[in-house]
Amino acid sequence: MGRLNCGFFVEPMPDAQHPIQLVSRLSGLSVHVIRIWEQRYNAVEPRRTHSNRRLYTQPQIERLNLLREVTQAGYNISQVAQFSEARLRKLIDEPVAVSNGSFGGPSEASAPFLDECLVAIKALDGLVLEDVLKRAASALGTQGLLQRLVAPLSHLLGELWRDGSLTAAHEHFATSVLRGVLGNASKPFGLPAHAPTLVVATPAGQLHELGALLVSASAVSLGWRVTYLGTSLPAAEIAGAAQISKARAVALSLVYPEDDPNLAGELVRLGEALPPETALLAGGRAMPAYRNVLEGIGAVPVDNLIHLGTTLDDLRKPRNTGHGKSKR
Amino acid sequence: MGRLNCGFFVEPMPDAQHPIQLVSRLSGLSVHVIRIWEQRYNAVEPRRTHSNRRLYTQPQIERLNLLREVTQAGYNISQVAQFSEARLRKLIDEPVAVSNGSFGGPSEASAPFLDECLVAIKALDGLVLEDVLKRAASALGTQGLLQRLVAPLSHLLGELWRDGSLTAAHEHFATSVLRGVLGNASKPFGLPAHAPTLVVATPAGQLHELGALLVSASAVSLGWRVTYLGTSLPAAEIAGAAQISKARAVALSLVYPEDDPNLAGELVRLGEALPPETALLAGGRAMPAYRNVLEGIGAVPVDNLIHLGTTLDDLRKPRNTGHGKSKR
DNA sequence: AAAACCTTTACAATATTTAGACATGGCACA
DNA sequence: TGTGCCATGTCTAAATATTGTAAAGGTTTT
Repeated sequence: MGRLNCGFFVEPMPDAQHPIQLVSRLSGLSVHVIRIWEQRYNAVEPRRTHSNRRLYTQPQIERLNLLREVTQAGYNISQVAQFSEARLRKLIDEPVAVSNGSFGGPSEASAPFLDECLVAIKALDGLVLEDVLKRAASALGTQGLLQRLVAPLSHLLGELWRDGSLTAAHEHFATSVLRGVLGNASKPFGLPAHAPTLVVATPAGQLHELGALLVSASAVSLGWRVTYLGTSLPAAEIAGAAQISKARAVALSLVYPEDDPNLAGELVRLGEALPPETALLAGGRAMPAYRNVLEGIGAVPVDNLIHLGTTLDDLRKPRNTGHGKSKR
Repeated sequence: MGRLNCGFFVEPMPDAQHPIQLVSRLSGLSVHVIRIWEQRYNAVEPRRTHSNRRLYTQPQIERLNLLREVTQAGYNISQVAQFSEARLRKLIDEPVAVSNGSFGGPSEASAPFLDECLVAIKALDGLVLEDVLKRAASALGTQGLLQRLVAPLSHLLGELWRDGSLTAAHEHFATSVLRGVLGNASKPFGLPAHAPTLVVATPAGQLHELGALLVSASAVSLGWRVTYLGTSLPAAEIAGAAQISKARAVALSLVYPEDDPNLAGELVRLGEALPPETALLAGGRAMPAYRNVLEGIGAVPVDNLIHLGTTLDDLRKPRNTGHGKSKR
């Protein structure tokens, strides 16, 4: 980087300062919102140029990102605008410092449930694993269980599997137990009579099931009927199932591998085979790798479980009952 | 503020406060219900903002979760609304007095159930399928359900799939629903403390899961701990899992294909890798095709579910003494 | 000159609260 | 069997709060 001639400040890498429009793209917030959050709540106060233009630093952009996630998760911007970064992060992936049992000391451990699960999985102990999950379910609620325990656990298992700490047997075992627990945890009484149907599957070549299970459980607890098809199904099969079950939407989970040349073709075929009134959602760790394809076929990329929830809520309204919020 | 000697922790940050809509998502209760429970029964009384909006703390959310579970379990909200958290937890953990008519009549007709199942599977209707299976379970009892409905159904599905009447999607769908029902149906009681462990899996290349599910459910209802590993696992993985879980036996389900040249090798490797005191059982439609190999490695061919039951009973008694019996 | 930016003000959409009406199902009692 | 009552959840309506978006009018940058 030859700025030798200039010679002024030797600041190693003077944080680049970004104008507001770039920040808008990077944070996913509109310019309006960034300014109004500053004006109303002093959420982020950037440096200014001599001519009074805003210049944001990288940490400030990250803060805006955090704020976007937190508000998307349902918190009020007015409440959280002044929180520290650490506190914001805590709200998102809350380490679940549950007051379980609530005796003794203020159990502070970062993620007790997660650790217990890992231990049980390593020992292939189904009874213990089930017990932990049930306790967690009653402490966290269905959505909490999914978002704060199962989703992180799923990521963790993926990593441990990739680096060899866990074998495929562990992964299969955990999948199987989770399948059982999630199948129950989220099944309340009767669905509303006209609940829309969601088909959940994994396209051909995608063998990991946990993501699909998460989607399925989440959708059920949001009041959808779910037709669960499991892993590695060809596009034609998925489309056929969607038609038979008159699904309002199809959700795919893409986890591994991230560079399957056949998958793009499968996705395109699926996009063509689905009736136009059926929405197509796709999420999972590998989803970003296929974002172009997904946009090309009019599919909705889903970034996380919270996003999934809002997307499903949106899909539920346009049709049928004017008031679409009936939970339970 | 020396907090060193005092020891009472200075709360570093006040508990984050959650607005009602977020609480609704986390608890699975509608906002209406949350409010009305407060108004009528003072179930949970949250703090308010200056503008009178409700703000819930994490413990309050957990309390709502408990209340939801308890009411879903059949208690009246008016009765339990004021209970302490500990008392609510007690209600949940208590057995629900299962009115299990497990003495299923001797010979209920199971053919109608079979037809109903097929119709539901063709329509991909999970609710109906579950309903049929539950009715069948209470009419036939657990073992009857397995031997007289699920096993024939499994065969039938295989045939219909081979001749093209059903697609892979149907098969996956049926597997998934059956998995859920079988997972529940067969584990009402706590296991005896020293129940032996059975590892259930399908060797690499064998993708059909229903047989393994049958074995698993059957074993559980016979009082075994089951470590269920699912489909298509390499021999080394299965052996490793058997060792970790100290299994007394390993059960394999072989269904399709019947002429996999690699499978014989897999079986041999598995036979070698298993510790000698661990028995190896194999059954399923394709089992006869590999009978030679199985005998060569000292595995026990299992012809049907009844045979499986007697075999397991035999294995459970000889408490791992001497090795006169080791079939390998 | 066009585009991007700034501030202030206004407006629209969504959420939340309260109070009360309404629907349903169970149950006692005639 | 029907009738009334209670418990419970759902829904509406009107007032207020919150929050995103837009318009207007000016300045700076390209």
